[in-house]
Amino acid sequence: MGIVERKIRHKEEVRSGILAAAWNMVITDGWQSLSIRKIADAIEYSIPVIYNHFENKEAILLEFSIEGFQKLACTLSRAKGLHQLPEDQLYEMADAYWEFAFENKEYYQLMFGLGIPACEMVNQVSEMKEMTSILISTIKEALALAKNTEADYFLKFHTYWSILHGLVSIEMIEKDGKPDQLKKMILKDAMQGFVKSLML
Amino acid sequence: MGIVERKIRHKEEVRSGILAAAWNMVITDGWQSLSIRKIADAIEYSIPVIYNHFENKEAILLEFSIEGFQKLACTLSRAKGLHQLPEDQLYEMADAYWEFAFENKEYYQLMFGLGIPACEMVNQVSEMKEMTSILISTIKEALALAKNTEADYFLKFHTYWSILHGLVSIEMIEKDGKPDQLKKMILKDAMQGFVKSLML
DNA sequence: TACTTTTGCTAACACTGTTAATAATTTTAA
DNA sequence: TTAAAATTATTAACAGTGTTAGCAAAAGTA
Repeated sequence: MGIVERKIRHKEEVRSGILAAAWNMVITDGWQSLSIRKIADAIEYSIPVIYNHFENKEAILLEFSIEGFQKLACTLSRAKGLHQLPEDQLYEMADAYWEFAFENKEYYQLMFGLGIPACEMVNQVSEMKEMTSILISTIKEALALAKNTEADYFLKFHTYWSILHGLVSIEMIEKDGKPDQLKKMILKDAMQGFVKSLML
Repeated sequence: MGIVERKIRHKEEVRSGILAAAWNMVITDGWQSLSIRKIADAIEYSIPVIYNHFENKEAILLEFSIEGFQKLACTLSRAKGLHQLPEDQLYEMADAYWEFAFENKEYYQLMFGLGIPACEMVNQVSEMKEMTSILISTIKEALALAKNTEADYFLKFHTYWSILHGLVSIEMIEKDGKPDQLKKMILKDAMQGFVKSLML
C-alpha cells in the first residue's frame, strides 16, 4: 500500500513548494521582502502549514544559505580541478568565487549578510569619500617612485580596502572570537603581503 | 527676547534625546531591535514627534552611519600623520582601520550592512567548512616548497579569503556598477599581489 | 460504522513603521 | 486682554510583520 508513500511525497511537494515560492520572491524583490504570509499566499495554503515544514522564517533562510555554500564549494572544487599548479588554482578559484558571487547575488548576500540595511545609504554618505580619498592618496604616494597610471592607483586602493573590509567582515561573522594576538597577526600578515606586492 | 532661541534649543534637545535613546538601545541590543516605539517610550514623547525630527527610521540610521564615517576618516587621518613613509602609513592606517572596526562594532556593522541576517546562521552551516577546506588546502600546496607552520597557512588563507570577500562586498555595496572588464582587472590585480607575496 | 490521528484553518497576540485627524498649547495680532 | 493663527503633541488607526493556541475537517485505522 503506497498510501504512506503518497503522503510523504505530498508533504515534500508542499515543502519544495514553499521553497520555490520563497525563492521566486527573493529573485523578484530581494530577501528583505520575503514574508511568511506571502509564501502562504503563493502556495495557496494557510500560514501555519509553513510552520509544519520549517521551524521559523530563519530556517527557510538557512536552507538557502546551505544551498549557497554547497554551490560555492562545488564551484571552487571544479575551478581547482582545471589546473595542476597551486598558483594557477588560486587564480582560477578566485575567478570562480568572484563569478559565483555576482551570478548568484541573492545567495551571496544571504550567506554573508550583505548590504541589507545600509545598501541604499552608503552611497549617500559623502563622508565615505573623505575616507576613500585619504586611502587613495596614500596609495599614490606609496607608488610614486614607479611610473603608474591613475588606473593603477585605483586598483591598488581597491585591493587595500578590500583586504581590510574582508578581514573585518569575516571576523565579525564568525561567532567564536579569536584571541586579540591572533587577530593582530592576521592583519599584519595580510598587510605585509600587500605592501610587498606594491614594491614589486 | 530669547523665546525663539529657547524653542530651537528645546527642539535640538529633543532631537539629540532621540539620538541618545536610539544609541543606547543599539549598544544594548543591537541595530535589529531598534524601534521607533521604543525610542518614543524612552524620550517620553509620542511616536509622531520623532517624525518631526527625522523623515523615517532609516534617516536615524543614516545619522549614525555618517557619524561612523566621520570617526573613521578622522582616525585614518590621524594614523597617517604618525609616519612619513607611505608604507609605514599604510601599515598604521590598516591598524587604525582594524582597531576602529572592533572598538566601534555597532558603527562598522551599520556602515557596511554587516552580519545582520546570517550572523547567527553562518556558523551553523557545515557546508562553509567544506568551502574553507578547499581553499586552505590549496594554500598549503602553494606554500609546500618553503618551510611553513600550520599557523602560516591559516594566515595566508585568511588573507586570500578576505581579499575575495572584501572585493565582493564593496562591489555589492556600491550602487553604480563598474563595467565587467574593470571588475575583472580589480580581481586580477589583487590576486597577482597576493600570489606574488606568497612566493616571497 | 466509530474511533483516532493527522492535517489545515481561523483568529488572535504582540510586534513593526508610518500617518491622518484632532486636541492642546503657545505665539501673534487686534 | 481677547481673538485668531500657528505651532506642537496626541490619539487612534492603517498596513504590515512573525508566531501560535484552539478548533474544525479530512483521512486512516479498528
